[in-house]
Amino acid sequence: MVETGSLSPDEWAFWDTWMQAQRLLAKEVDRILQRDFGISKAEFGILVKLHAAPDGRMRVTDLAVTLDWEKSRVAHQLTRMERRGFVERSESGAVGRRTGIALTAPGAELAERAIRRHADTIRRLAFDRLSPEQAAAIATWSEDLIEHLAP
Amino acid sequence: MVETGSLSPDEWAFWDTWMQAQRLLAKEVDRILQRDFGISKAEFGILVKLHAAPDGRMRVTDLAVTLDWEKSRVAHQLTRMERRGFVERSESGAVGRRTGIALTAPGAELAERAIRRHADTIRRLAFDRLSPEQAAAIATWSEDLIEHLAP
DNA sequence: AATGATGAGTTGTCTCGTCAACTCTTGCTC
DNA sequence: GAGCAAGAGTTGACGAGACAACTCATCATT
Repeated sequence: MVETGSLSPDEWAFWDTWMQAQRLLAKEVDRILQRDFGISKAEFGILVKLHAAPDGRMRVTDLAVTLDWEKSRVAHQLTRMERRGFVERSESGAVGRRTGIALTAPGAELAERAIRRHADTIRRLAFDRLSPEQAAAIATWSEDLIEHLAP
Repeated sequence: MVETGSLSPDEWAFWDTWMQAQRLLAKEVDRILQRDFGISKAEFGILVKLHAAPDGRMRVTDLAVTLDWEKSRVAHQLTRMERRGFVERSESGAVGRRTGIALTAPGAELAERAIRRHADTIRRLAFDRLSPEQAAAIATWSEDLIEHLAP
């Protein structure tokens, strides 16, 4: 790899600003979820995926893939959410095979409210401050980067 | 707060893409630091700040503020980095007051190499793929967001 | 039908980050 | 100058995530 070893002050400033914005944004999103619903971003991620599943039911591995998480992280998270009564692990298929994760009624209700609020938050923080041209520019860059870095 | 409760599919797609790009970018940056220098992003953060300090010396509280970390997180991190021989806590001022954190010689050397490589990584992943319009869009949005969210 | 390979899910362990409690210093006020 | 409030730094306990080892089911092969 070539070692240029330097960025201009402007470039550093741009990078720092960008990173700080991301950090603040993530923090704010977390804060809202925590304040309004008492859940973490990780819990929210599970709720969203299960809510979006066609039959409201997913396997641990599928969750891990779509969330880009470790399988064990999903298992641990589900254990905690099961304790809180948001999800249910059911025996689908053979005995002892607890494949098939589903939202409980309170979990589904929570998911809907949290997703609605999340949409508001995104609109307020992102879209309200973004012109269509800016959004297009960012989208292009995002797609380009994903293409080069995606596993 | 108004409850509009919905984003268009396009808006959701934009948001998901953007978030994924950010996630992949952060992951790649971490991976390079870990692979080439065996350090985490957190360790890198400390190295950068100490390296940039005018007299190469900072207090715990200052580090916590500039990094936007908990004070205790800084203390824990410094304990780990002290064990690894990257930083030194010295008694400056009164006895028992270990204010004044500084890089050791190996720590400073590591900081310089890691920062150079980091600059390369950023150039490769971000600037090389970013048109002026895209950069401008991101910069504008970032600044706007920081202004509204900064503590 | 027994064997072995693959894959799903779980569990234990270790590291990291947060929160709250604590110690010690500094500096103010009476 | 004694007392006390504010601030600096540390520590311990707990929750979360990464990684590796494990159990059990499924399925192909013989």
